[in-house]
Amino acid sequence: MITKRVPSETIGRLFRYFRSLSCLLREGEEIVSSKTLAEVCHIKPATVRKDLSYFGEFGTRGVGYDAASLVNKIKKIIKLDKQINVALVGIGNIGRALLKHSAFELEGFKIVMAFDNNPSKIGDTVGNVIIEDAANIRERIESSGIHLVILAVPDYATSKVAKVLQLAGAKSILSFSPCGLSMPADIQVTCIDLSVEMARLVYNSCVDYREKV
Amino acid sequence: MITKRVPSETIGRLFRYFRSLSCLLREGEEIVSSKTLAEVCHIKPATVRKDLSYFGEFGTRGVGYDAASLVNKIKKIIKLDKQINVALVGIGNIGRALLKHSAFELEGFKIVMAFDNNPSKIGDTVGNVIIEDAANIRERIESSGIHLVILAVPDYATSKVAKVLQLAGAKSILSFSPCGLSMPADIQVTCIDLSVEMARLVYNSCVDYREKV
DNA sequence: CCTACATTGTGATTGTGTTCACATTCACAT
DNA sequence: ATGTGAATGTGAACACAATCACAATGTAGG
Repeated sequence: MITKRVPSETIGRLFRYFRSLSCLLREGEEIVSSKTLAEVCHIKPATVRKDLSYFGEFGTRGVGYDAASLVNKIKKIIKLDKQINVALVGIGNIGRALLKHSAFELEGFKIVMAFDNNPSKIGDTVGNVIIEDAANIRERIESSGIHLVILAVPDYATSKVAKVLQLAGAKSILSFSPCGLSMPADIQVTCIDLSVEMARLVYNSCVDYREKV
Repeated sequence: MITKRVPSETIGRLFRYFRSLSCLLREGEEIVSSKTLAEVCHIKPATVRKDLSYFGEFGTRGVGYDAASLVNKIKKIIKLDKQINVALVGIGNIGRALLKHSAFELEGFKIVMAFDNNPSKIGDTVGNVIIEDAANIRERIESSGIHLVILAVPDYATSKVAKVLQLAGAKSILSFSPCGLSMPADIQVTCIDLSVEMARLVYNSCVDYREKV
């Protein structure tokens, strides 16, 4: 087994396949072709097949894919066959929004801990979790089986919290602050930077009178 | 002037340069080199130079870039020299978080309208804007100079709202729902899909024992 | 069993973005 | 005015991702 490199984009799409397949299953589809799946996801059939081919041969030529078994295979591949335990740091507006966003749980992600350093918030229950004191982050995360930490604290606090998370042995961080975190290579960091996305949109909508050559 | 294609990633980085430069300026730096800027942004100097080179020659060889003038040039390029007017649809948890996130304004984005269809919310003031009836989206957006619409409504409602926005002539949409929107080519759409990002992080942190060849 | 047809799986190709490496240019000291 | 050092700007090379196009392989029907 040669484990050729898998494009990182492929993983993102795999999740979207997983989501679409679950939906198709619910609607009673038993067999799906790469064409169908591609249409639902707004991409090309060849991309679907290539993506899946990195992990094996899941289809039947001339027929398509068995939806139920494919969805399970994908689940395994992207490690969503087990619940993913998430810790949330920072119960501001965004943090609260995340805690109340029940859809995550349906997709395999469960926020099992939440932290804030504001005494007036500690002890409160939001969604289904009790807000704990941020001072305990390290010991709490070290012990429990947390797969992923979401960082939703003010910009100025991110790097300090990130340091603590690193010490606590966190493996992945999803942050909502502009990505100034310089983390060691063995820790995965993704930043959601809305300003960057907005700037891109604005630029494109101004310029996309593209190359009328 | 040949308008060579500019990589879309470049635009995103341009915004980060803008941000970092503003910061360096505040700290009193007057001249920055591609090296400095690259360090701050955690990328390579060559990338910085290449990115800038798509738009002209802004530096002085042997010296570097004049921070103040570069920041202005970038501002113009990414159209942030004027305020960007943003409309927000959906005042749930995320919408509220965005309205209260004052940092956007510092970066040139201003949420000037907000809509919801819940009568109990209409008329309320959140942040600095009054929540309007979603029924008026079309006429309100058609008339005013909105550059960008943020869609923060429940998944099931997105495509319906998107249709309305399209009719209203919106040019760009930033959505928080998994991206099932198929929009005509002349409208820019970006989706923030946290589940996809989380899935990617989890996958990478499991697999990144990469190719120890 | 053989033919017609549908759809997969994939090597080859194209396209796009990043990085290298070096010639060019400027500031400054002598 | 000339040489030295520093940093830019960029064509070329590389790396990675998307797409094509077709051989391989299945089903179904006579």
